Amino acid sequence: MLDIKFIRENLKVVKDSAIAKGFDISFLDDLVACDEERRSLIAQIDKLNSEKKNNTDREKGKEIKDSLKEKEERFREVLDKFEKLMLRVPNPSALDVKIGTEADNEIVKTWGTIPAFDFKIRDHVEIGELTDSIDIERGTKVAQSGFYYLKNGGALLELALVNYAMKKLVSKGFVPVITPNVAKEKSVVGCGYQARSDKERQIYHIEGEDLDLIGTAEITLMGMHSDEVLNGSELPIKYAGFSYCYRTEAGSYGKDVRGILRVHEFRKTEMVVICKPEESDIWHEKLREIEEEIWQELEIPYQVIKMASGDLGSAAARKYDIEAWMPSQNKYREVTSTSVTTDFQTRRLNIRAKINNETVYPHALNGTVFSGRPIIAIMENYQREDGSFEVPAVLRDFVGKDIIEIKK
RNA sequence: GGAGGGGUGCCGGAGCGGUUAACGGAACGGUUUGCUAAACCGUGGCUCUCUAAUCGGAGCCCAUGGGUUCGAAUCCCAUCCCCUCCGCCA
Repeated sequence: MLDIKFIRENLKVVKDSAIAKGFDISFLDDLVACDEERRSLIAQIDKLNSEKKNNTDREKGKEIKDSLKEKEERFREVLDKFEKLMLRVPNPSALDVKIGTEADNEIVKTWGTIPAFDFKIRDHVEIGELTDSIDIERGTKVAQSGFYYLKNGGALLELALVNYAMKKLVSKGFVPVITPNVAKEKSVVGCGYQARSDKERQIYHIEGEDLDLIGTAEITLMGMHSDEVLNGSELPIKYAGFSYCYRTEAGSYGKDVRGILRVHEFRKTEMVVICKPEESDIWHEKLREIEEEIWQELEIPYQVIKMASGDLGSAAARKYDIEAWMPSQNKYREVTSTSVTTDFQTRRLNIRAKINNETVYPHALNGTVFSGRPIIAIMENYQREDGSFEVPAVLRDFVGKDIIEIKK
């Protein structure tokens, strides 16, 4: 959410930046008109309240009450519309972000050497079957397409990744958090995710409850501090959250149907940072560096993508994705993402901070540490001729094995 | 599931029908000061308005939404949440 004063005074900027993100801006003029009526009604209601306060006459009092009721009813309607429109205004992209579409995304860094195999390589589905690490078929039988079992090496590997990631982040001063896997709509919308009323919603809703299954721990981690006033000395707040994540993947039917790249349920370790406004750009680079450090330690080739404006979504002002090398696809695929949302989410969630006696909206950032996808990259990049795969050196102590052998 | 108690500012906590958020603490700013500490002074949040900005002016906010009243934090109703005890389950 943006400051309405900023929108009012910089309408052209807001419009241009919304266009750059690929948003329809026809509602913005509506918003401005709505804001005008809202303010006019506030002035009228304030005046009536002032009269009410200073009045002791019975008849006059009743009269004031009637017109107050009328104005307040109208005000409620206008406010409701105003708030809905406000939630639709996207966060402008940062100044250093390229204006353009997905095609303008920029590779800002490439790291590692693409492995050369002297045998016919397998994809993670085959390796998962041969090592009895991933059972997609039974996941589908018991749950639905898009759910899967991790077994044996697969299960150990995932737990190892979580432990490794948590250990690293704790050493960097992050607070480890295991969050609920559901959240009320308030936190979901507060983070800029679609409301449940939207048809193409990306998240599952629990019927009969004000609860959604979260698509990322960002929702529960950010929601933790909604409606709070933080003390400036508490900042930056750094969380390493672990949660299950649920995504409907509506609108992506037919994409990545093979394997576990795109699934309805996975586990993710997510960083969230809430910091002073002037420090958010530095933190964004730090989060990217942490993500890179992990892929370097795993010794898996990757590239860093800086997203162009059109690929940012509503909340992000800047976003970097890390794409890891996936041998079976012969290309890099997204495995992490880090965004700075400036004060967009903190406004929506009403997270404030008192800094030098001034109440401000702090800035918020998020970044993936691990999700289910790294398992794919590890299996494929570390595969051996017989279908087994090596465990990356940094994970061996956590897994307790050097090699995940095939099941005979 | 049953019975009771309670939701007031950053925190604790008073007020229980008459315009005003008592009081205490924390934090921050200021004064004083070799330094630190102490002491003293100042500062609730939100919105609208004025302003280049500050200052100023006005209104709102006592869990949420209604109601009663000339007037509601205070009385009534509904809803949500928290706590204690009992029961049930583990």
